[in-house]
Amino acid sequence: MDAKTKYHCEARAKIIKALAHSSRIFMIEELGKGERSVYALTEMVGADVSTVSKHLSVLKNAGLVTSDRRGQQVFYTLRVPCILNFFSCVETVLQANAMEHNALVE
Amino acid sequence: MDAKTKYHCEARAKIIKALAHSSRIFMIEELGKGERSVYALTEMVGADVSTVSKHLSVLKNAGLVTSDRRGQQVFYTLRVPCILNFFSCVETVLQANAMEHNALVE
DNA sequence: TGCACGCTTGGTTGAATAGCCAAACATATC
DNA sequence: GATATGTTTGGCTATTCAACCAAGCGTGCA
Repeated sequence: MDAKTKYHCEARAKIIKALAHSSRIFMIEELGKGERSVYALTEMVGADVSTVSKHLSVLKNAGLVTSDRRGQQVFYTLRVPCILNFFSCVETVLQANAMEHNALVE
Repeated sequence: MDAKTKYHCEARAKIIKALAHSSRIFMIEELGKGERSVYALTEMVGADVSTVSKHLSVLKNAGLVTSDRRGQQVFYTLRVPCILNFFSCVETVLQANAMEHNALVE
């Protein structure tokens, strides 16, 4: 693995790390439906506002969402919809795992 | 977020976490070209064999690769090729980030 | 049987991450 | 200006994760 490849893999890892949390996955999917305020997401996720805010900043730093302040509220938007396609691939993995598990049990 | 949704997001997070490391990303891509032995991957990654072996077990536990022992060697194979499509989406994000960065610098 | 090779597992250490609370900040309204 | 609402940031603790070394296991061969 040469230096260029390594750098490239690290750049990709940063983005994937930003996705690697259940709350953030939920938020990404929710934002896929349209923009949401921090307050709205906090209600849905059911964690402390500060926690949700930090999750959002992780997503923002990775370039996955953008934010837009309007009045007192800050609205977040999904910037890269193709992420949603990826989730369907993850779904494939989950189903394959479930099938294998059943096969082993039988 | 109800219990079912939460469980589902956690299941997806487990899989995405397994992808969230530069060495594992590299290995996934390499395995996309065909099966590889642990030794071959170790050479390419340039880390300790034990480290690479542990990375591979993470991928295997997530259901992303399968292993097959033939003689002294263990060959790993990518089980879910759609993962590779996802990397192209990540590429999109990286390019978008780079463009934005350039725009800010200019 | 003993040894070499390829791989995995256990153990330890240091770094990164997630969660909450408290405090600060931004905006709107009175 | 004072206060309320919405959001972010700092600080702390507990947990998770990655890397290496050392030891163990599985297979093939002398």
